[in-house]
Amino acid sequence: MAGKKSPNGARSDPAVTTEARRAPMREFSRSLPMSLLRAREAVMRQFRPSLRNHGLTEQQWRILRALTAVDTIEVTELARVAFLLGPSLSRILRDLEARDLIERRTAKADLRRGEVSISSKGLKLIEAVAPTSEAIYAEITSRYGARKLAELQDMLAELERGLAEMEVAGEADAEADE
Amino acid sequence: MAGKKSPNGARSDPAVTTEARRAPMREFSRSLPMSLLRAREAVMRQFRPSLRNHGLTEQQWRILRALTAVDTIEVTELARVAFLLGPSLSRILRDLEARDLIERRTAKADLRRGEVSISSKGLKLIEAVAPTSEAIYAEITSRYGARKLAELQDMLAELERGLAEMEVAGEADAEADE
DNA sequence: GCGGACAACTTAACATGTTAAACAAATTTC
DNA sequence: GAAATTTGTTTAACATGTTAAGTTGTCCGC
Repeated sequence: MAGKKSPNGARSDPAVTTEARRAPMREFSRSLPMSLLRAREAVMRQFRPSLRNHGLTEQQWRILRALTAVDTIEVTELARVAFLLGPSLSRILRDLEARDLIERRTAKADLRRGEVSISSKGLKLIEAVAPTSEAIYAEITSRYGARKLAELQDMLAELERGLAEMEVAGEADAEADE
Repeated sequence: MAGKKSPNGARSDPAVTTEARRAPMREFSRSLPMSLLRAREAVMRQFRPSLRNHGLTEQQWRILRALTAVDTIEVTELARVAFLLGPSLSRILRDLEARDLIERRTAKADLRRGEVSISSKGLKLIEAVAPTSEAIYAEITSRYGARKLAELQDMLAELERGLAEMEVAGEADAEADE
C-alpha cells in the first residue's frame, strides 16, 4: 500500500501513459467534494472494523446511536437526526426490528406516524460497542488536537450554513437547465 | 422543504417524546463523521441536479473528469484517483463503455491490465457540463471565501495524514477484537 | 361529511458501497 | 519449468443512496 511495486519493472510509470493535457480545470483530487469524501472515508475506516465485529453497519450504528438519546422518536425525525433518506431508513428499521434491536408502534394520535425506540437488546449492543468507539474517537482527537478538531467542525458547520443559503437562491436556475 | 409544518399543530414537540436520557456520549450530530457527511452532502446537493440533467451520476462524472487529465490510465490507478472501489469502478466502466463515453483496451505488456481513455463523445459531454460545474464551484468559493476554503482543505488533508498513520499502528488491535 | 390536497411512510427500481470469492495472467519458488 | 503465490480485474451478494411512485391516514374547504 505504501510503496508501489512495478511488476514488470520496465516502464518508468506503468499507469499514467501521458502527463496532463486537454482541459485544465481545477485539479481534480483537490476539489472540495473529493477532499471531504477522502477525509470522511479516512475517519470511517477507523470505525468500520469494530462495528463489523458486532454485526453493525455504519448506518445501523447511527440509528441505534441516535435512539439512545431519546425515549421515543418518530421515523421522519429519526431520518433527520441520523441523516438518512426515508427509503434507506425504512429498510434498515425493518431489519433492526427483525433482529429485536428496536421496537416500533404507531402513534395513537396519528396512525400514519411510526414511533421507534431502542430495545434492551439494542441497548446492550450499544454498550458493547461504545467503549471501542470512544477509544478510537479519543485517539483521533488526541492525534489531531482537540482545539483543531473543534475548529474544523466549526468550519464545516459554516460551510453547511452557507450552502443552505445557496440552495434557496439558486432554485430557478436548475429549471432553466432542463 | 424549508419550514417544518406541524400538520396537527396540537403538541408542542410532535417528534421527540422525551428529552435526552441514558448514555450521554458525544452529542451524536456533532461527531466528526456526521459533520463531514453533512458538509459533503451539502456540497454535492449543489452539483447533483446539473449532473443529472446531463445523465451523469456523481461517480460517473468523477471518472470522466479524471480521464480528461490523462491520455490513458489503468483501471487500478483510475480507482485510486477517482476514489472508487474496484467493484464499483468495474460496473461503471461497463456502463460508460456501453454508452460510448470511454474506450478500453488491454495492455500489450500485461494482459491482466485494462487501459481506459475518454472518447470524443465523452469529452464533449464533459465540456457541456463543465461550465455549470465551474460556476457552482466559483459561487461556493466566493461565498465561503477562497482563503478559508484553502484552509479547510489543508485541515482535511492533515486529518487524512494523521489517520493514515493510525491505521498502521492499530492493525493488531482489530484481530484481538474478533 | 365528502372529495381533493397534503403528509408520513413504504415499495420499487436502479446505481453505488463494501466485502468475499472467482478468474486469468504474471511472478516467484523450488 | 511446473506448482504455488501474487496481482489486476471482474462477479457475486448484500446493504445503502437516490428518485419516483404507491399506500394509507389527516386535514381542509365547501
